[in-house]
Amino acid sequence: MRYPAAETAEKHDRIVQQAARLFRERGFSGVSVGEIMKSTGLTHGPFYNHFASKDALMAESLASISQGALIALAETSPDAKGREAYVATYLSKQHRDDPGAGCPIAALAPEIVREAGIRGVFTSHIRSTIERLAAHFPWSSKKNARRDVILAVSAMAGALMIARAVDDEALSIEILEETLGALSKRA
Amino acid sequence: MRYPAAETAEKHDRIVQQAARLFRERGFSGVSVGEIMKSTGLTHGPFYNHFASKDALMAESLASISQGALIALAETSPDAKGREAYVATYLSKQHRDDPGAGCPIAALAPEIVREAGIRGVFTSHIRSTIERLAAHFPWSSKKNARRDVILAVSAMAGALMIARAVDDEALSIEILEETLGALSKRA
DNA sequence: TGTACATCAGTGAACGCGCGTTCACTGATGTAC
DNA sequence: TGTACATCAGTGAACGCGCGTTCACTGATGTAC
Repeated sequence: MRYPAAETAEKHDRIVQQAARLFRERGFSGVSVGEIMKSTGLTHGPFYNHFASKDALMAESLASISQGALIALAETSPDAKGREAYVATYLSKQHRDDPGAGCPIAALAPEIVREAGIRGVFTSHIRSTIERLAAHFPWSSKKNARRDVILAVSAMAGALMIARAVDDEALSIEILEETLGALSKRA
Repeated sequence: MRYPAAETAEKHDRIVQQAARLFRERGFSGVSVGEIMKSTGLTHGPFYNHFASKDALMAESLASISQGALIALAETSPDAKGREAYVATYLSKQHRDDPGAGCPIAALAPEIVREAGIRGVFTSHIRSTIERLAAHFPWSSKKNARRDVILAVSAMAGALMIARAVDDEALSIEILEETLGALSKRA
């Protein structure tokens, strides 16, 4: 049956949000269309009333994640203290233990290599993240800002990914804390 | 029919090597047992004469990759020049374009988070890599060696992963080169 | 050293399962008049 | 403003497909005597 237009738009959005969480938790190929629909309280059938394919949903949910991350960045204090807090939050135990609400780079990058349809969205996310980080926070010098940012982004994403995969709590915490320490001392 | 024992052992090894390459190229879940067997010239049936399950092969191939990486490290010159070359090789275009022969961290870590059976093998790899890098090369100071190494490993794995996922050749190269530059200037 | 037989890696069909996607159908909503 | 009807998000069964794994069977190898 037909539903009110507002309700339909809200459902579309709910599918995107659920997908954004599930994809980051278990990877694109680790989550089925049926499971995403179930998590929004619907059956799998109407999925194709909202999206052309699973690939299209992947692209849309990644774009939504990127937008959220850039807004969060814009809301932090644009000084050395804000930068410090930004990195510390990224390398926190909470972020490590909640990938579904966290950074898409650490959670999805290796899978994105093989998904031609969403590499463009990911590339925009990386480009925007580097540009805005370089402009938003103070770095060692204007000339070196981009290099400083690229090192920080690489190290943060790498450390978070390794800290999640490792089986030993002490080693996992050490990787997060030492990366934070090294990036702080450096800047 | 029965085959010579030497041939059997050699086939077992070939399956592990092919799996190690394919898993890094396309992820654990992106490669089927049948495909691995086909790449060694066999049908999929005898797979279970060699391995208890796909999980068991994943663990064995990851262990084999780890061993190879540690041997390669041991063979580099144990001085500042050797360290420079080690990082430059890791962050090279060749490494970026040949994941099948490259670092398992950048290629597989996010998937390993969800594969309970191989997190132990991965953890050993990380622990050994950190320890041996700290002992093998000179770092800013004995006290800071572990921190320096953890930053370097995190940044290298992160940069390689991002450089592979990104759709834009200039940006990809910039990420590799600036990470290399930042890590070199720092040490 | 020769012979008889147990071993076991191979073949290839088959299994149950979950996947992405399609489809005929339903019925309240929104719109043309 | 009221009425008739086209729209379209929903349902749930069904599709073809590839997956990991199992199995009955084959026949040269390796071994016990």
